[in-house]
Amino acid sequence: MPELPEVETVRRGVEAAALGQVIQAVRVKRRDVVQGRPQAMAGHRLSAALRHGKQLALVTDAGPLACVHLGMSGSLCVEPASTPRAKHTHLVWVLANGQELRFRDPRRFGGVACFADRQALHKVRWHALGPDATTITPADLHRRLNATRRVLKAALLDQNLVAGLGNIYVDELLFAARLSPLMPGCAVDRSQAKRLVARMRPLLARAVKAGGSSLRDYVGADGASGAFQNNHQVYGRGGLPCPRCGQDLSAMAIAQRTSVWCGGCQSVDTTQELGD
DNA sequence: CACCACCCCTGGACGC
DNA sequence: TGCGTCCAGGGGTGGT
Repeated sequence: MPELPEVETVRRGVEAAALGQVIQAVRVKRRDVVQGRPQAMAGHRLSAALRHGKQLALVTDAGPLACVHLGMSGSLCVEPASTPRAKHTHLVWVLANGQELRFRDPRRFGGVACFADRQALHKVRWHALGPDATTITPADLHRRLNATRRVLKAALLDQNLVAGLGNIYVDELLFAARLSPLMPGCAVDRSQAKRLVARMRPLLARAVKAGGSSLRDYVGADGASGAFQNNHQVYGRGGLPCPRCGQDLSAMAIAQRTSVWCGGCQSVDTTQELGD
């Protein structure tokens, strides 16, 4: 389940393995996961791999680019052209060095959208996204949360409010910041917003450093698994003891997502006295 | 306008 | 071992 750290891991992998390569050809295996004309990238050099939130843009020096959504089960791999293509490989960029950049997505929740240039990408696709979770400021997060009455969990999952967080990292973040997923966004005060940002940055940085969280089928561009799932404090641990206070962790669906938190140390009462 | 439920899809886990 | 069932969830859409 690629969230920001997983997408960043993939971005770095693509950058290391394919940046500077000329795209000889583009092969579309499944038309319905692709918007626009990826063939426009053929003949051009891959000049940048950009990320905003969970979205990845593969940009050529001539302008044409592909914006990749990994969705739930999507992956990008750079492999020798001689390696048999894995099942559910929907789009292939054939590189001049004998390698192929391959987009695979069994569940097809992801997809690839192609644009003529970065301006079109921003205008059509990235303009509505909130600030990236790695760079959002406490003041901006506070302002954005205060504009919604939705519960905090739902607000933080909204990519238009802040881009990059998914179910795993929202639960981990709320645990680290000792905030209840059920409190209204508009009830988050300035110091709590500051604490969210202060916890979010190192959380995401540590996850990127570990290569992301590998659950089920997520892998980086080099095919390697991440290791951050071993550092999850609450995600997937409903009913088990809280690593901080030992109380059984609560689990219930919030905003259609399984949510796990500690009712003991993630409440308004316990956060009052933290003061950071 | 804000928000929420539903739906898309496949593979892995689990029970029998 | 094999088969059926359930569950995971990002993000778009349509309904309230």
